[in-house]
Amino acid sequence: MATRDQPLDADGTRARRLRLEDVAAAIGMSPSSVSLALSDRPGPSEETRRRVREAADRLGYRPDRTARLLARRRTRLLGVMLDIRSPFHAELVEDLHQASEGRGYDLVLSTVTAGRDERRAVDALLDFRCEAVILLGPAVSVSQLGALSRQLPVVVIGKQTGADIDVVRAADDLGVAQAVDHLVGLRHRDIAFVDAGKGPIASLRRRGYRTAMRRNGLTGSVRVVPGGLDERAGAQAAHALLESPELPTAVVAYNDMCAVGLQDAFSRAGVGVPEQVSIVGYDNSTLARLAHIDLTSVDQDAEQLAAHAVQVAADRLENGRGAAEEFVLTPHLVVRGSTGPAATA
Amino acid sequence: MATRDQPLDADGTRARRLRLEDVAAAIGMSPSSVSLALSDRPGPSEETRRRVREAADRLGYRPDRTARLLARRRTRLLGVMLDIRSPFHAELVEDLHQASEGRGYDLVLSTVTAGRDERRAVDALLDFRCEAVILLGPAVSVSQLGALSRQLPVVVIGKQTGADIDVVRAADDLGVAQAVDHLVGLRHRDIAFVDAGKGPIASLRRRGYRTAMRRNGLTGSVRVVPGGLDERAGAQAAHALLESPELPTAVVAYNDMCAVGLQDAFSRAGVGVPEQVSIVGYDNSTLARLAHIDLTSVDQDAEQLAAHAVQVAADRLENGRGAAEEFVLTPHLVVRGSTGPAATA
DNA sequence: GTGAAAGCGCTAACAC
DNA sequence: GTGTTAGCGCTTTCAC
Repeated sequence: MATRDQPLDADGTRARRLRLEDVAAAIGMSPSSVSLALSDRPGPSEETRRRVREAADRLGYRPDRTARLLARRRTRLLGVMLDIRSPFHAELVEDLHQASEGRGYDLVLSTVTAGRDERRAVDALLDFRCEAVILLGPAVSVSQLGALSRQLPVVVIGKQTGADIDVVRAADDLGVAQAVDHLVGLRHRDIAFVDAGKGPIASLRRRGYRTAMRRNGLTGSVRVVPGGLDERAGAQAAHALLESPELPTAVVAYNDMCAVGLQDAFSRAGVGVPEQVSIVGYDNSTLARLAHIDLTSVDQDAEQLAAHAVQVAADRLENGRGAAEEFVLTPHLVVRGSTGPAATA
Repeated sequence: MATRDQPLDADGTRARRLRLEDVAAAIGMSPSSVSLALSDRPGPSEETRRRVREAADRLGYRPDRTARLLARRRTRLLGVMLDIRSPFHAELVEDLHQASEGRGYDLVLSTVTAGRDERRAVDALLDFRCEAVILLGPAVSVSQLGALSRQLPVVVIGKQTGADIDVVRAADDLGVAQAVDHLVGLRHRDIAFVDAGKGPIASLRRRGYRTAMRRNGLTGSVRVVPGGLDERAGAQAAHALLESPELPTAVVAYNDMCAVGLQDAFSRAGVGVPEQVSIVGYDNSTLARLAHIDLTSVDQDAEQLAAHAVQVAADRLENGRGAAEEFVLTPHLVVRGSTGPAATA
């Protein structure tokens, strides 16, 4: 917080904001010299710099970003569109802050909510004169993405887009494969997968499951159960499994919510987790980390995703256009208490 | 998304941004007339307005907010400091968007994270030239709050501050009282409260519990168990209760996380919820709403908190200063499956 | 090494 | 009803 007191005028109104000119006047220099000194650019002597810094500090001067942006060609602002309800996005934003800071960019956040669709969220970013936008798991159409990317660099985090746009995402198929391999290592053979329909992410995860099962010589045990994104769907899948002729010894769920639903439904049915059934989630969300849920889960490595996204955006800004690229990072499994050795039948 | 294609120049670089002047030139008017027409202010004739709008649309003109803000006295920007990891803050932000839109203000979001303390978050808001800031559950010192409020109107949502600053919060004591009354209505008499130390919020909730118990003639059954903010703390409290001579028939927890910890520890110990022990949480967070958690919880009414906060900020901005006020809203209980009739001993 | 002057794109008085 | 002019606070040539 600007700890320096900004005194009120005698009449109780707030004092006028300090301008560059005021700082300059205070040390008998011209605004241009002060400007150069404050932005650490060549010109002013060491002695001048020192005096400028001292005066600016003493007076509590804060440059007016609005004016600065208007005068400069660049705003060094990166727009981030997110869903503020998503814990995963929250994590990404944290890491984006860190990454952008390192490269000298500031972030502007704009969230999608019930009454505020992606279009409006992005428009807000554009209004702030962001130089590039980073979209977290956008749902917009390919054509809209294309139109947007004609205005400024666009980086999508989290999913393939189908548009000619930079993408940074985790290899979901490999993530699921790690889950399967982990379970196989625990001597599980009867491993089911709880699905979430036909989205691009779901397809990728399902494919990863099938491939990993085949690679482990378990093609005969492949079992894909319809599920969904939330715990209700997970609970339904659990009931379907409970009613099937034979319970699998392990289940890989589409995501953590779904896994929690499974976990709960099994517990209520008296099926021990992980004693009778091991469960793996996906996202390594805060939910998975709750001590009493304690879910083994696949982590997408938000930190790396964020770092890459900023890197790509900055590169586009600094080195110009080029063919769109896709960066696919390898996720890693976080083992917790929901998985254990297969019950020796 | 600005659907209009912003064509690239022949050399592949992006086209220069359109200025007000370009729109004016297109219809042979002066920039000032166009400016007035676009901001819907008196002056231009109806016919002129129409032509201006048409031309602006056709050309895909977007006013440069940076320049606008510099020229105008006002930015109409409200800064919001939040913790992006908090589901409650997420809800507030949604509602703040809605409320501010209604009053013609835009929001700038700035989150506190591990590597970004409150000071930096607020500084970022100041840099954007917000006219007022709304702080969600800030932890800053009274003196810092005071210094900040000398620069611009400050509204705090969620807790008393001790500083001379506008506060909008829920009546935590009444919230807990509702929980107790609900339990009493279910014939519970032995109702414990799981605490969270000495913060201002914790004190208020604890006091609400004590008062409500007394009012219901249950002073003799008052039992305050040390707990905390997370589910680990809740689990510990549960173990303490399990080891006590007699288990209460109901427990009011400091918050939802804590309640979930209790819930889980009881389940694991074979104590049925709500058959043997009813549990009430606080916050009505998404966690409480999960079907398998299904926690009765106190809702702080984020929508009203948000609406009030924006109202207060706008009033300060539009009608000037005055004595700081505290708005205390009444929360309400959301009954779910974690509470039921007291077991008839 | 430093200062003067011309903008950045917009709004707001004031003149017509 | 419309145009002209002068800034908003900063950066940035370009002289000195």
